[in-house]
Formats: sequence, structure tokens, C-alpha cells
Amino acid sequence: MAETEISVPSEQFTKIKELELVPEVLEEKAEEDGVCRVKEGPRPGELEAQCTYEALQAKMLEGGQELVLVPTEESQKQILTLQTVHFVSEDVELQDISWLAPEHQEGVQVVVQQAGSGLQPLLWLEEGSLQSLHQCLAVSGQEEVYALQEMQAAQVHVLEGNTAAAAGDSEFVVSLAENTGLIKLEKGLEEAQLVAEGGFSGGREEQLFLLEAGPGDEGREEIILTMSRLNMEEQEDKPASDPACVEKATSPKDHKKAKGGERTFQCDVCGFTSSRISSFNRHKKTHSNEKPHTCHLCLKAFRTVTLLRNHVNTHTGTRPYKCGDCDMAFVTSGELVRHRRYKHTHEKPFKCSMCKYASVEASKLKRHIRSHTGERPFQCGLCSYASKDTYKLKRHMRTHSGEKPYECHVCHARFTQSGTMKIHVLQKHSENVPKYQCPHCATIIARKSDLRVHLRNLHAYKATEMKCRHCSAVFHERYALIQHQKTHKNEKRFQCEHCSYSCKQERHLTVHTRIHTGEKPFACLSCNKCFRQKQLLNVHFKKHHDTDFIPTVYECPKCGRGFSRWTNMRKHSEKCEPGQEKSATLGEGRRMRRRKPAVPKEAGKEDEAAAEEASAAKGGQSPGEAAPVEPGETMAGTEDLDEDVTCEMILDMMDKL
DNA sequence: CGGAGTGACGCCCTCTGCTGGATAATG
DNA sequence: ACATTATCCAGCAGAGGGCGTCACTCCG
Repeated sequence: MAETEISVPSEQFTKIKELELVPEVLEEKAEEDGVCRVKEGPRPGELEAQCTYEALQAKMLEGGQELVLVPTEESQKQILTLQTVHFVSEDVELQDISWLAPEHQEGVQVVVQQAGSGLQPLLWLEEGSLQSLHQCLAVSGQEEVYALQEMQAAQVHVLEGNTAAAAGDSEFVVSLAENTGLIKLEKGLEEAQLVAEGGFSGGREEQLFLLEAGPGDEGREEIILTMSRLNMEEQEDKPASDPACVEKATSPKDHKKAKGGERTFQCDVCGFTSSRISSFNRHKKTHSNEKPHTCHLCLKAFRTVTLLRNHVNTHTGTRPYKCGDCDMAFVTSGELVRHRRYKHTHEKPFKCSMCKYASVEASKLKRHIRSHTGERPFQCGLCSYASKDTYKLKRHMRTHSGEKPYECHVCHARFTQSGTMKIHVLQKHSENVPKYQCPHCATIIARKSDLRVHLRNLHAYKATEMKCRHCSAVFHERYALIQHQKTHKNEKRFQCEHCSYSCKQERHLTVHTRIHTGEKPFACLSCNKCFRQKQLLNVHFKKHHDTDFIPTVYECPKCGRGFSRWTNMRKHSEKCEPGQEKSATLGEGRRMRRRKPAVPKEAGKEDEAAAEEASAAKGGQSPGEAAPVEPGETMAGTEDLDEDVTCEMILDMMDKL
């Protein structure tokens, strides 16, 4: 006897699950396949009639799990999902169609096509006179194709989402699906069992069909036939490895007489013993991968009906376990208990032995312990990064793929993490943006993390002393140092030895001192004229020796007179007679040539600089006085003169020149 | 046989904090 | 004009919460 069991590959399960068998999706897929959809499914009792087609096309879909039957007359589609089958006789020849009655062999073609790594079963049946389902239906395994007639018994689940079961027992309907029917087409031991489960006898013999209807709440119109193996315990020729015939698999020596004369059954795998055959059978199934209970929506298989029901509930949204303290509801009692621990009782049975951490779930404690041990089991395949859990690795992989799944709904900027997007929206597009006040100073910072940087940089205690650049004071906190140095800001601490001139910066005093020394270190290469400052030399050179030089001119908006300095123009403009304004564009003075104007930020600074300049001029001599020149030598502090002072002086010189 | 309880794995989320580039302010 | 510094901002990772799902055992 041959046995073929088709397991549902996880990949396929995922794919089908993603489709969720939503009608629209299925219709799309149907159009892609060029296959029409059933608009109204057959009633369970009409299975044979529905499966009698003038031309029947059956092929495996998605990894060999489905047969698509395409009737030509009604342009309808049925999907047969084949699970596990058993065969009465020895394996049949793949291309052998002798299993068909001679009168039906004409026009039938059985083709096995190669697909993927293995022999992908692909069955095409083209025949015009088949009269019944069992004649035209074959069952394919991983590498073989068999006729339905070769099977001793099989279950065929006919799922029809929008059709009420014709004869479904209410208990059975509740236990598997809302609309479930069962056709029993074979007499035997299974009959009693199936009838007990809500089946009913159909009109055929030698075949066993279980017809299931889908939930019917999603408007599904397609029909899915699911074929799965029945409990074949009574078959004599079943292999010992078949978990369904565990009693057969247990040798007679395993049958022991218990007290009172009852037999006990011992598992030859783990030694488990039971006096009840039902318990023993159930235990034996734990050693096998047998999953006879298949979800008709996603084809996933389960070992027990309970598991299947819980799974189906995930499709239907049925959540029997409702929380008494909130509106949440769950599929299983375990989920409810866990939810209550998280949200209501806050019971955390799993406690870390190394810290105070406690969790609701053991897996969370296990994950937490990795933060102590440093274990990083999840290695990135593209770099050296390894994470402590799968999600972090998945999140990390976005750095390689460039994926930015989170989009700002306002500006459509994209982000790699939801948290980043959230703070972006908060800071950029929200009205009440939270700010963080530094507890040690008046600084207000937009982000908490940046406040921490601020505290670290400005308010943290530094072991090394930080000296004031103006005096001998030392500080251990940078903010205190800065505040202290500001007190030196308006001090004119640099006093000229030769006159009453004083200034705030040493470099200004250096320039001033040249007035007394007569030093003019900057000589013009074209005319040998010497200057105390490099900038003055540059201005001279541009004005007298650079033919391309066009000086910046600020025009008075009232009279149009040109000034090289904006401040001079403004002073003039204030005294200029009104009514002579040329144009509105000259309201603030016209700039020429100069791209970045030396417009002062504060008028006070301008006045302050002018006063300083006046002070320097008052205490010294005229700037045109000659001084010895040392070729190639530049005076320190003259190349980076403060704009507030030096530019004013230079521009004033330009006006004078 | 079914339900409860438990464990395990996975997924997704939030909160948090650090980092470094960009930019503005300042000297 | 330039250098330095503070703040802004997105990227990224650590840690943990909460739920979905399923397998398994125990018990009535």
C-alpha cells in the first residue's frame, strides 16, 4: 500500500494567508490565471453533478496543493485541495490511465511535469464523457499521480462560502465552520464517526466526501474541495509508521494486563503507558507530524480540532474570551490571562535574578537576560552587527536596504523608524511643541536628548581646570566659564602705553601701536606705498592697480550720492533733504558689486566701532605717516582683524582715498 | 475529548538615548 | 572670512511592552 501525504509548505501557507481568500483578490488571481470563478457553489448533494464536466482541467497550483477544475459550460471554477490519501492497490503508473474505465480512457491525458526541484505533479484531464467525480479526479502526491479510484477512502471537503450547508449538523457546524456539511458516500466504520460529527449519507458508495462550507461572511463565492485522509485504523495493510493506526503499531508484547484484567498500551517511543486506547492513540500522535485537520481558508493543517478551531477563529475574528475590565477579547484563554497580567493585575511571575526586572512572559525574561550576558544570537549577513532579538536585526537590515517605511503625512518625508517620524511630526508640524528647559540655565532645547547633550557639554563637572582667556580665573564647568568671560566683553582692558587709547582686543592695540612706532609692514608691490594693515594695502591695490575692481557704492535714496560705506550713506541720508527720493528700491541704499553687504547687525555696534576708531585717531597721528618696511613680514593679528573694527577702518579709508 | 494553563516564538510598537552631519550663532 | 560652538535634526540601536499564534501537557 502506498501512502502519500501532502504537507502544506509554510511558504505556501504564508502566500495563501496573505491572500486571505478575499473575493476581490481571488478574482484578480482568477483573471490572471484566465480561470473564471464560481458564482454560486453547488449544494453538497450536487457534488457529483457539479463535477461532471464536458472538459475538466485539473492542475496543481501553488506547490501542488490545489486542483483547479474548469467547467466549460458554466465557466465555473472549483479548487480541489488535496491532502492525504491512501491507496488500496500498489502504486499506479504515472502515465497509466488504465485505472479509468475503458469507455472513459479516450481523450484523457495524464501529464506529469517537472517543476522546481522535484517532480511537480501536474495533472491534465481532457475528457468528454466522464460521468462522475471519482472517475475524473486524481490525487497527486509529491512525485506521483493517482486516480481517485485507487484510493480506499478519502475525504473531500467542499467549501462554499456563500452557500448554506444542506445537511450540516449544528454541532459540527459550530465546531469547524459556520456552514459545514458532510456527505458520507461509503459505508464503514468511519460512517458512524462522521455521522456523529454531523455528517450525512450521500447517494454514492465507494467514495467518501466531506463537504465543508466556508464562513460565508466574506462574500466568498469560490468552491474549494479539500481532500484529506480519513481515520483508517481498520485497514489491515496500513504501514506501522502510520500514526493513525497506532494500535497496530504497538506490538502484542506491549499490551500488558493491568490490574483488574484491563490492557495497558505502552508507547514504544517514549514509554508512555495508558489503559485507555483513546489516550494512547492521542499520545502516539504527538510523535508524528500528522495534521489531519486542515483550515479550509488557508490550508494550514493542525493536529487537533481545538487547534484548528482556534486557528479558524483568527480568520473569522471570533474571540470568545472577553476581558472583564476592558473591551479586549481574545481567541484563547491563555491570551486573556496574559492580557490581564499586562494591563490589569500587573502580575509578573518571571523575575530576573540579576536585577529587579520582572516580566509577564518567560520569553521576555529570556530576552532581558541577554542584556546581562551580552549574547547576540542574530547576526547580520551583510555586516558585523548582531542583535539580541529578531526585530532589531530586521530593523537594522533597513540600513542596508535603504527602506524607509514610515512617511510623514504632512510633508511626505520618509523615515526608517516610526519613532523618528513621530518626533519629526511633533517638532515640525505640531502647534504645541514641547520644549525642555535646562535646569541650570535659561536655555530651552527642543529635544530631550539634546538637552542631555547640553547638560553634558556645558554643565558637567570637568576635572581639568578651564582658564579664563582674559584673567586668571579658573572653572570646572564650561557654562560658568562662558558666563564669566562675558563679563570681560565690554572691558577695554588693553591700554596704549603712549596715549590714552584703550580697546577690548589686544590685536586692536597692536594695530594702534604702529601709529606710535611708525611701523608700516605692508608695501604695495606696484608703487611701494606702505601701509600699517594688510587690508589697507589690499584696498589701495584694488583701487589704484586693479583695472577690474569696481568699488561697492551705496547710493543715497534721496539724492543719489554714492558712498563706499553703508553707514556713511545712512548718516548722509538722515540729513539729506526729503522729497528727492529716486525710487523705492533705493530705500535702504543700493548695493553694487558686493554680494554680502557689511550691513551691521546692530546700529549700536556701528557707533561703537566708530567711537573706537575715533578714539584711536584722537590718540595717535595721521594714518598716512611712513614707516620702515620689512619685506615678507606680516604682523601677527592683522590678517584676522575683527570685522567690527577693521572693516570700518578700511571702508573709512576707502572713502578718504 | 475539550478546555485551561503554560511555554515558546514571532511581530510590531513605544520609549529612550547616543551619534554625527547640518546649520546658525558667535567671537 | 574663518573657526568654534551650540542647537537642530535624522539615523540608529537598546530595552521593554503587548499581542498573535501555535504546540504541548494536564485535568475533568
